[in-house]
Amino acid sequence: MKKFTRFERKKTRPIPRATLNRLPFYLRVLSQVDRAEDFYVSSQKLAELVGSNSAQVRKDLSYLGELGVRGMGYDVRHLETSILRVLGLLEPRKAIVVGVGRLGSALIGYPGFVEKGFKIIAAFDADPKKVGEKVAGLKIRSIKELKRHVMKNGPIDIGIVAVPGSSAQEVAELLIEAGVKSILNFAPVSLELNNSIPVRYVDLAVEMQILSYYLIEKSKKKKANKEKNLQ
Amino acid sequence: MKKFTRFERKKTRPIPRATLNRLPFYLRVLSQVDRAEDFYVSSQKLAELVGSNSAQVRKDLSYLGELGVRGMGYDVRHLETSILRVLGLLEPRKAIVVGVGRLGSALIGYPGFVEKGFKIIAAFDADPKKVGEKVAGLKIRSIKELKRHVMKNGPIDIGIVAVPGSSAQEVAELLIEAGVKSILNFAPVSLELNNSIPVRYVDLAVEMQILSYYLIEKSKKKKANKEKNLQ
DNA sequence: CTATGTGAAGAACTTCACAGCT
DNA sequence: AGCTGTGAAGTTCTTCACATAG
Repeated sequence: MKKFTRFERKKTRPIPRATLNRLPFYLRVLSQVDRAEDFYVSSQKLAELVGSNSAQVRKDLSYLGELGVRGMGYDVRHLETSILRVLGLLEPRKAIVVGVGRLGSALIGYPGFVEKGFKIIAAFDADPKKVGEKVAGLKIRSIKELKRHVMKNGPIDIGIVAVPGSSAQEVAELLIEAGVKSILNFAPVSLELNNSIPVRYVDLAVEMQILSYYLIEKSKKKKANKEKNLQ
Repeated sequence: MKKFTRFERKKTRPIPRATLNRLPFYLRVLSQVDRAEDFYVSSQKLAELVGSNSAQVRKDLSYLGELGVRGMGYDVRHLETSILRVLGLLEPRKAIVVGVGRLGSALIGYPGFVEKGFKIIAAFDADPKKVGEKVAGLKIRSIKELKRHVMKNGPIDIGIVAVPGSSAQEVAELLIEAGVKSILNFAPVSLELNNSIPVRYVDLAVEMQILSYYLIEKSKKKKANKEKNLQ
């Protein structure tokens, strides 16, 4: 058993983008493994769970430092903490949601956010009918209050845009003006924002479109096989 | 000079994964451009809209065939149709949603799906209290009916899993058993399914976790700059 | 003997830069 | 002249394979 931490990083290699994109998935399977009685998990086992291969896992984790123990594997809790640390999630991150339609409501009540260390501390909507109501225990505020509320209630790490595409751009600009530190955009439009703060997109339809491609490929292959067999 | 056999034709080049992942974004900006009076759009303009560069755009689009016109650019409508064709979205795709919680409801009512050629034709839930109710005009059915309903109502292209993590695995197995052709999993767990059909994941928290990393990086840089200035 | 960490090889992807078409 | 299409160069990512540590 590992008693204490040595040098966690020999040299501060930057984390490659590809690795960064996979860290959340390691985190996910770790929480599935964590509950078991095992203290250690091998790169092989992790690879199976995320659908990858052990070399990839070891290479990825090596960017976080020398976390593994040869002959044994990775200490589950320690690995989890290390990933949370590089992702900046040891302390909960504060977020707000703008747009309390169906999607916004789902995001406000989404249990996965809390589990993963995010706290949605306020919700805003432009519709006066919604203002004052509660969603999942959170009061909906007027978007006119947004700037004042954000400035008063301390720095907001993530502003979640869940409004229709037509108003996403102005909402994003408002968030930046209010000093929100990054934006997660669920509206299906590209924002033009001069890279002043990090912005990422989630488009619920994108993965469906990609699935559709694989369905096409599959049916093509089937057809090709049929023709081959007929020859 | 390249010697190539007739079987190495340009048209038959497989589409690289990286390109495939970007096609939905081109589609997105095209629908933003489409409404304008322009018939042609340059790779340069597309690059600006998706946040890329013109060489990348041209390379990507070249996998779909020689769509551009030198000196002019790409015919917007034609390009749109070509991308839809390779993605298999010229005909609408049929999907069902399993799990009509907040997230499931949001997905059923999500306007982006219809816009992009997806049709959600049925919704299922295990909760008897929900069965029979309507969400966004769609009747909620019992999950016990799922298999029969799917088999009767023709092939389903995509089964959307929007249940809690604890029941995602069994729902996914049920979908496969019913003959659904691919799965989109919103539950934050890895599914173990032997790759019998295409499966993709959307985890609403993943992008937030990645944003969190960039916030850390940013604050590190700021700190480093400060120290540098103090020296 | 088991499983990590990592150079090195290999594959995939991006960018360059220019020929070629309109 | 303007803008695409694409080999070639450059970069990043993945996989291999083995020395190394427990």
